[in-house]
Amino acid sequence: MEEGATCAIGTLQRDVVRVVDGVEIWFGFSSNFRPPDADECKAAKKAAKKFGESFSRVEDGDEETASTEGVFTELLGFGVIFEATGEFFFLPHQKGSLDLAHRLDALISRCRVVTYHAQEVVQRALDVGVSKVEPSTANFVDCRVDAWLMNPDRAYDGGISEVSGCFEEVTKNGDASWDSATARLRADLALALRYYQRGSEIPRMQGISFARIVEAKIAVALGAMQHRGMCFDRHEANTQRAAANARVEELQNRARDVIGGVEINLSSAQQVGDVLYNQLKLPPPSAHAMKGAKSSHLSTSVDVLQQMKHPFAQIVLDHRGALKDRAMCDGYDKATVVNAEGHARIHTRWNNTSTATGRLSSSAPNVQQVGRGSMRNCFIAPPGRVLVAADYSQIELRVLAHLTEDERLISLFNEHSRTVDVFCAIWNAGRNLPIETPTEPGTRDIAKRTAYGIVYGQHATGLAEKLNCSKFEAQGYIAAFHRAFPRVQQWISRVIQTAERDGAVIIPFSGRHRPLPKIHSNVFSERSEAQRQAVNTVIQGSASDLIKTAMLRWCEATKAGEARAELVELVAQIHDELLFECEKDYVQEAVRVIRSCMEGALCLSVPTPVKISTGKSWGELVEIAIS
DNA sequence: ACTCTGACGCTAGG
DNA sequence: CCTAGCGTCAG
Repeated sequence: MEEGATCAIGTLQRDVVRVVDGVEIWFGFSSNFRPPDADECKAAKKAAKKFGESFSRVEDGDEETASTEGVFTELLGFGVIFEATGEFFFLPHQKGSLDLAHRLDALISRCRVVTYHAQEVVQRALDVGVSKVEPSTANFVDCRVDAWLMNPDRAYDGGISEVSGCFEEVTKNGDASWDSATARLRADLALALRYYQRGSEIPRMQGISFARIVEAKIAVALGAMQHRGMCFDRHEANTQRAAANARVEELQNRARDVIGGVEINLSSAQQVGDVLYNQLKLPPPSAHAMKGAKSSHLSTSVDVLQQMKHPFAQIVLDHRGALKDRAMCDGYDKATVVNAEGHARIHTRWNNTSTATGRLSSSAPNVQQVGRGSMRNCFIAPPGRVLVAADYSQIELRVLAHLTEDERLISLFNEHSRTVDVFCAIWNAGRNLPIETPTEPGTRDIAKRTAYGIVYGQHATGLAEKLNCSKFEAQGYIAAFHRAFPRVQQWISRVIQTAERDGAVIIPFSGRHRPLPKIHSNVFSERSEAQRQAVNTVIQGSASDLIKTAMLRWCEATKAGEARAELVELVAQIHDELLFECEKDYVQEAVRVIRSCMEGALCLSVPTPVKISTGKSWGELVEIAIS
């Protein structure tokens, strides 16, 4: 192929349901570049159930042991269309053959690659043996990213769904033929190429062109993360699952005893509410237990149940926790893949087009919401390595300080944050006390919640709910914050004004924008929602720009040899935290590079320090001293 | 009797 | 405010 040529690349895969005994059931082809999500897994299982006897035989067996081993996708090959000739090629994937890897490597390193899911192309390419794909050298154009940049609120569409929509029909009928599958892939790629050639409306939109480049690079980095996955301790997960299961049963029994022998479904908010409010006649502990006008039932959420201080309420809470733990263990364990070295790994999907603010999200399974408790012990480093976590501290507040240019907030982070607790300092500042004044217990939490409430655009009512105090008190806290940091309020008004003027907000660092048409709504609630979104989007979006920049700096640093890619690898991003897998003896050196990439990511008027901790598992990380 | 769907409730993360 | 995911329940 010509140097600098343009081609569209996509994958073709087969969705398979595997049941025990190694029986596999073919379910359908897909050309949409990704493993199935939870819904698709469900659908696949249903299809499989209808399909074969072998499946139902297993289903009839003991539920505990004879569950399906999950749905997975098998890569069949890659489709390629060259822009110049319009020719379509299918490059089949044969295990053990390096031919495909060489071809892909050549395409990716020499061509401009048009696709509509860069992560998946990169992930599969690496899976198949391409040695590396680097954000700074790979030249990807991702239609999905482009569509998202234009309208981040709409779940990705971009026109491709016209095609994949038809495709769903085919798989549903369960009779997809090879010919129709390749034809579909070809159509997908041709469509992507047409979008590319038309150039969409993107180049004409101010400021977006920079974000396009950044996001395309991020997508490549995410592909590498997906390929790598995270090491998972299945044994630990099984132990925890068993423990959670025992807890569920025990709590069910206790619940029955407490409410006089009646069997109820503890995970039904309806039935729980009935017992609490009608049978036990407990009064709703506070005003907001009355819930929204929509629901006829009273709330049974954590804060309400906690305040009741009734044994049954506590049982319900514990039961919910145990159920959640059990479901989590199941979910993560099912998502596990055992690799060639015999390590169980989880290859999450890193979505770069599913939030309106610019954050990433993670799914199938979601590793960004693993509980802070024991579940994190299941995420481990492989032998000889440790996990290294690098956390920004109070990143959104620092971004707020930078954006608002509030002198006092800035000086708090510049001069005091190393010596005093930031939230205590905020509390003191609101009361005109010296920064170092010792604070009453509980006030730190109030200051923290107030500060984050402001970041979220929360009003007194919402804050009062969170703090479980009166609206009047909440108003006082908010007022104190604004008195101490007057530029914050001014900045908020400015953001809302420009949003009203433009019908959209712009995130200053990347230039990404978010249209907010409802800012002009005649309905008060819609208008104020849009105002809150305007404020929050700029802050949350800026924070996500910061960590994305850090991630790309990390990729650059490893490419430049500042850190050795074979000794330390980025495995996860949790909004303000990067998680690495690192060779034991290499931690000190790696940490230096990590720190410099993250702390120097963007030039703010306040420092953005990172906290580093390491450990054998994600659940037992210990902070390491600054060297 | 069974299956699917969409709305809602709750909780995990930030 | 931004998410993903599990669960119930009515139609």
